[in-house]
Formats: sequence, structure tokens, C-alpha cells
Amino acid sequence: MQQLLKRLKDIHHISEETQEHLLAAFTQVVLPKNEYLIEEGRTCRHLYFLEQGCLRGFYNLDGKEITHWFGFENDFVTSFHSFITQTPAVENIQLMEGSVLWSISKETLTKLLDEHQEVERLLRIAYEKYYIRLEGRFVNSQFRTATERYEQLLQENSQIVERVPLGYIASYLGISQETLSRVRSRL
Amino acid sequence: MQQLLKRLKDIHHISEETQEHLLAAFTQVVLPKNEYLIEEGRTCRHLYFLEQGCLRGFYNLDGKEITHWFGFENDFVTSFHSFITQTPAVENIQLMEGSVLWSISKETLTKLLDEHQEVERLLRIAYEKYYIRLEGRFVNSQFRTATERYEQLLQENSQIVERVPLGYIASYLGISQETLSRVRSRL
DNA sequence: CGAGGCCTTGACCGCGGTCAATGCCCGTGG
DNA sequence: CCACGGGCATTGACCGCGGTCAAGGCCTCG
Repeated sequence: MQQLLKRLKDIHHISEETQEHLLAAFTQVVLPKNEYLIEEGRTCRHLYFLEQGCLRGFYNLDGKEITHWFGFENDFVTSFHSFITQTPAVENIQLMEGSVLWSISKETLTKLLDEHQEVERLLRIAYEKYYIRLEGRFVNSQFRTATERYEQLLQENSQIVERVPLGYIASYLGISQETLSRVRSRL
Repeated sequence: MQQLLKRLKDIHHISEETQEHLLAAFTQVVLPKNEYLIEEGRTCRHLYFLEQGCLRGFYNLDGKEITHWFGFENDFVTSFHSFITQTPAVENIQLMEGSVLWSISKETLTKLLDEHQEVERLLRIAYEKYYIRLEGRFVNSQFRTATERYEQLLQENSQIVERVPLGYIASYLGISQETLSRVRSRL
């Protein structure tokens, strides 16, 4: 809970009063490894803060699972498309470790947004950050060889390599598991 | 100007009073073909609304220009990374046609955000939309063959094909111009 | 001890990149 | 009016990166 509050305050200053209302809006969720947070086809009604653990977002393409992002400690996670539009998700979110999360429903968030201008600003700034993070990934994803992608991952997100099975990492990088294995053997 | 107002109202309802303040904050800019809106290395201090015309965002990689997005009528455009963080841009934005734009400075926008909760909400919702749009592009960019990418572009953004040189489209799709040409000849 | 998950290694080959030549269209100037 | 040059697109030759298929090694866990 303190972790969540600290993360929120890192985004933008929050008054004492709003802090209380914010924290009261979140509910703790503890789930075991391999559990699903969201399944494809169902509408995602919650936004989660990941206090402890890690998870992956993946979708199915021609019968294969494509992992396209990972979440770690202090990330806000959900199927954004589904959560924002309240339409069925095209992706799944699955825990890769037993995790501790804090959950807030769409309705509760909407209420907070109506009642506290600070929350509106907080969310706007959070979106800004998430937008440019995604943009950065997008720009780096094209026009790089398999080796370059892996080396960049090592430099910028080495915890992924340490905590995640190689098969997931391969599809995250947009290459096959076999190619990733060969890249690693050449170091 | 009416176009800009309509676009804003499409995002979220705005009171009469806020409407006036919003419109007063924008300045018209008319620029000829090939002009730059933003150049790499300079910090981007304005957000633009594109009323008429079209443009491209591109960055340099190993001496080649990589066009990674296009803007058309009714788009809000800027180098988001640079505009949000107020650090030097890594990309360029260049007009592909003579264009009519409406410009708002970072300072003016910040002031509006402080004074009108509605603007804060408007921007938050705009970011939501832009975020899921980018996410969609990202998911579709990997694991598709050159032919699939082009066919999808034809279906979803046929105006790009009609208004933009093929060389730009090729790098937008993440393929070489020659490959795009061959894909097109096979129809 | 066997089964299954995870990773590695080998053989093969096709997609798509690079390089280079050529064609086509258009604006500009002699 | 035609000639020339530049921008844009097409086409061919070549070949390497990385994908697929398949086999095998190495854990861990029941």
C-alpha cells in the first residue's frame, strides 16, 4: 500500500485528502503463479497496480502465443484497450509468479475522476508517460536485427532476462525461440 | 477553426466558456510543402492541429530516413516525446503538402490545464485514444509479412496509399521500397 | 524413474534486403 | 518546343538473416 502511494506521488503531487480517497479505492488481490488476470474475449473492468511479482500480456496469432509486454513491480497493468473502451479484450494477462496486486474498478476510478481534479491530472500524466514509453518501444522494434534487439533488452531491461522464460522473451522481441537461443550462444 | 472545435467536442463535451478560452489559445499557421514543423535536436514547444494537408514524422537511422507515422486532416500532431518532456526531439516532422495548422504552445496549454478541469479531462481522454491507437499499430507491426502489412494498410488507411510516396510508405510498413514495389505488382 | 517443461543444436530454405540498372514523369531552362 | 536532370518507381541478380521442423539434452517434480 505504501508502495502504491509512493508510486502515485512520484507521478504527481497529491493532497492528503485525495490520498485517502485514492487508497481507499484500491483492494488487495493475491494470486498464484499461472493465474489469469484477464482472458481474451472478456471485458476488463479493473486496473491493477503490481506490488510484487511479474506477469505477461499475450495474444494468440495462428495458434501461437505472442507475448508483447511484461509487467513488474510498481507497474500499472490492465488490457488498456479493453479497460478504456469497455469492449472485449483481445489479449490475456497471466501471472508468471505468485503476485500481490491492488485493484481498482472502472466505476470507482470514474467516480474518483469526477470528484478529484488531482486524480484527473494524475491519470493524464500517467498516460503521457505510458504513451512515450510505448512509442519508444515501437520505434526500436522495427529495423533492428535479432542480435541488436536482444543486446538492447539486456542493457535496458535486464530483469526481464533474469525472470522470464526464453520462449516468452523471443516473441516479445519478435523473433523465434531458436534464433534467440543462437544469439545467446554467440553472446 | 470550426473543424478544430468540432474535433475537440468529439473527444468530450465542453462548456461554452471553456470553448472560447480553448479557441483563443490556438493560432493559425499556414506552411508550404516540404517545410519542417519540428527538426531533430530541437525541443518541440507546440502542439498542432492539422486542419488541411498531410505530413510525416521520421527519424534517421544509419543515414536512412525512417518514416514512422503520418498525419492527416483532424489529427493532433507533435513530437510527443519532446513536447511532453521538453527535451530535444529525436524525430523530424515535415509537411508532405502545403498545410493549414492551428498551434498551441506548451505554456498556454499548461495554463489552460490549470484553469479548466474540462481541458484536463479532454487531454486525458485524447491520450487514452492515442494510446490504444499506438498499441494497435504496435501489435500489428510484428509477425506480419510484407504482403499482409500492405493489404492491411489498404483496408484500414487507404488514404495513405493515395497521398503518400511509396518510399515513405515502405519504411512506415518496415519494409524496403523494392519489396513494397514487388508486393504491389503481385497486387 | 519417467514425464514434461525448457532450452539447444542441426539441416534446410524462403522472405526480403542490398545493389545496380532502367524506365517514367515532370519542371526548368536553353 | 525539346533536352536535360531529378525524383520516384520498377525490375533483376544475388545472398544472408532468421523461420520452420525435428531431434536431443538437461532440469525439476510427482
